[in-house]
Amino acid sequence: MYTNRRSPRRHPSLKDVALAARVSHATVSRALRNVGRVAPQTRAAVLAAADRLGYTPNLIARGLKNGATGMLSALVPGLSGPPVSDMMSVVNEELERAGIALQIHTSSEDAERQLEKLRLIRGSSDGVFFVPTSDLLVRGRDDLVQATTRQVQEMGVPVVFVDRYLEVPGAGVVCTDNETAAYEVAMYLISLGHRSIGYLTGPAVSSVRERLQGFRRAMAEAGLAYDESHLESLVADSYEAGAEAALRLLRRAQAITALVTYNHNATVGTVVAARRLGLEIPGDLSLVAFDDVREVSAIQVPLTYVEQDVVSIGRHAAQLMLDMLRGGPPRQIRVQARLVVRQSAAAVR
Amino acid sequence: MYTNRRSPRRHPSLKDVALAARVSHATVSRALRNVGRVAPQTRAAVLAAADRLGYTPNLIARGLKNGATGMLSALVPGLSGPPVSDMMSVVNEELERAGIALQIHTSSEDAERQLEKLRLIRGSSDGVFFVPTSDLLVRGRDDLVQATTRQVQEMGVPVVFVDRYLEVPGAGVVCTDNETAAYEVAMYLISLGHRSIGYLTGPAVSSVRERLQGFRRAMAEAGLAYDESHLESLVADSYEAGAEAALRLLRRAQAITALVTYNHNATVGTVVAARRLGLEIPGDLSLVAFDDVREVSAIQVPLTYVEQDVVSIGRHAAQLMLDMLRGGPPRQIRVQARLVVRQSAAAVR
DNA sequence: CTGAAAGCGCTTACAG
DNA sequence: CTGAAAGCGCTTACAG
Repeated sequence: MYTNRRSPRRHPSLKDVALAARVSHATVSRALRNVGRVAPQTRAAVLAAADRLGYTPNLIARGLKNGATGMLSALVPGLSGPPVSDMMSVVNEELERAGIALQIHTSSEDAERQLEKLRLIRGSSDGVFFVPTSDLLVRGRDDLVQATTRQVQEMGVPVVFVDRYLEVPGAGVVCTDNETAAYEVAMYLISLGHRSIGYLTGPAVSSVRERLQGFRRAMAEAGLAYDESHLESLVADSYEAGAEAALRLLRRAQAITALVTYNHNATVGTVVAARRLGLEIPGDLSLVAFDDVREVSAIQVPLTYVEQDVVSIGRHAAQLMLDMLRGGPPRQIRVQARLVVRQSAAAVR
Repeated sequence: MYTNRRSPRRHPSLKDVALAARVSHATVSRALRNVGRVAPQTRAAVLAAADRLGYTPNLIARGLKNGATGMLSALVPGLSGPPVSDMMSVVNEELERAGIALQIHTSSEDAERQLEKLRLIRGSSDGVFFVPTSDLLVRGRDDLVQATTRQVQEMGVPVVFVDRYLEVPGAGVVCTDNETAAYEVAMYLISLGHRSIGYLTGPAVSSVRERLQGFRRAMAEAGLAYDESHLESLVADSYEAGAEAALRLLRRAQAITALVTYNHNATVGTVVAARRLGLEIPGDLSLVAFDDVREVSAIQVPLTYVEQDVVSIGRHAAQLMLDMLRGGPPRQIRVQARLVVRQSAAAVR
């Protein structure tokens, strides 16, 4: 790491202000935070001195003393990519109001790195928001999942899973009710007369698994023959992989009249594939997506999609964390999504 | 803020390890960090004890002592939105290798909040990466710009501007050579025979201003009559605003055969507008964009675009910060962009 | 090689 | 109302 030497022009400390205001640094501390009994004029003098010196408290030191760092961490797969980054954006805003800074760590979708980060975070955070990596890289590594789970349990500070979760007793969870949302998507397509419905899915993180479950439940309830030939998985999270998966599925199961896509790249990929196969959306193929893809909606066809309530999720996550920091119980919160009906799905013809 | 009470099961400290290993905590400190002279067996005993107790250092305390927090901050307009979030992603990765965590603060494109954040960061960071807000909200608020500039000067820790900058002596800067990039874009279109070229621009942040300058320089050098009627600005950063701006421009200056778009939403908006006007790209209208829009390229037409070297920018930014932390001089680094020629721009017909 | 001590910048009982 | 003192968890000269 870089040198420890302090910057040449040292930032003023409590002591400096105390010296300038001719009082003890304890008094400065009280005056500045407006706690305890401080004479009005003393307070005024302190404030003036602090202002003149451009004093700002050293949060690090305050944190050390308080046994709280005043800082929360988020461990996420990556910095970009909706809807997760939108959720974290809301979390960040909510925290701001409480005067708490959010420190962001990324696992880069690498489960080993994720585990290290978890350990690292431990010593310098009052709590962590956790969006675990998809298991693309964890397949066959149950040990890693186990170790991660154990680490979360032993964090010693509150952990709130956002968007997706691991099964860890004591951890909070805030995410979309994916099972219900997918159930409703399937029911909607069935109500439009579709009988052969394809589904594009991805890595087995909780959200993705639950979506598939909801979809299957709907198919079963509707008494529709549903077999694995209607299912295809993306091998990577790119639109090219989405297009390939869609192509495989549409070529194999030609009876399919509607398709459900589990995420952004599956959706874009499907639009690309449809184009390549000369299929019109929704004329030849109905499409219902999870999450809108604004660019597609703007220039191709307004997507019928599941809108996750990212604002509500972010707020609940922040609030739950604050609760847990005060000793509140970990809760598992499900936020309902909304099916936005536009033009990419139509009645079967 | 939340309560200061320590979590029930306290995290083990150096003292706990010392007690368990039957040595002083100073020795534990040395053994763990592998500095100073420590007897091999003492070291082994300490490591064993630390491991058994699940000790991890309290970075806060270490930071206090070192006079460095081991933490860097980034102040950005928002969490999402390429290419800035990609640049910061790279910065983050680079820092990780140096064992430094990045704390992210957002200004939400609000210049007042940005100023507050700057003050807040001051006490708890060894340095800050700064992506200033666009001035959409600062128009007519020179005082705010001044105050922000002054604040940056008085930070007392290194500041590195990324992607765009304010004029502040002593601050580092890493960004694309926007002037040159835009110049090349214009020259490319001119070489294709275009004479009437439109330009969609945005708020007056440095990057956007420089792009327009480069564009104008090329037009002037080519001896092309260039007047403000070929220019249009987005009133907001949304694709709807982009579409409106493009519509205004294309309706007003019908001689235009090519358009340059300064960012993502201007590009998407242009594609939407062209569609609405029944213009084919590139048949009726050539388009060169700043930054690719993958969705557009995938489903509409592969964009000819300026590719910013986000990896290089991120790396340089991280490296410059590390240099400055060691006392190195602030540098202004320009990274060359690359014109990726694909299909959205063609010879004029 | 190891320990006792001082100190980083703060907060908070405890006296007075 | 205010100050002196202790202590948060660490690191680092300084002795020994």
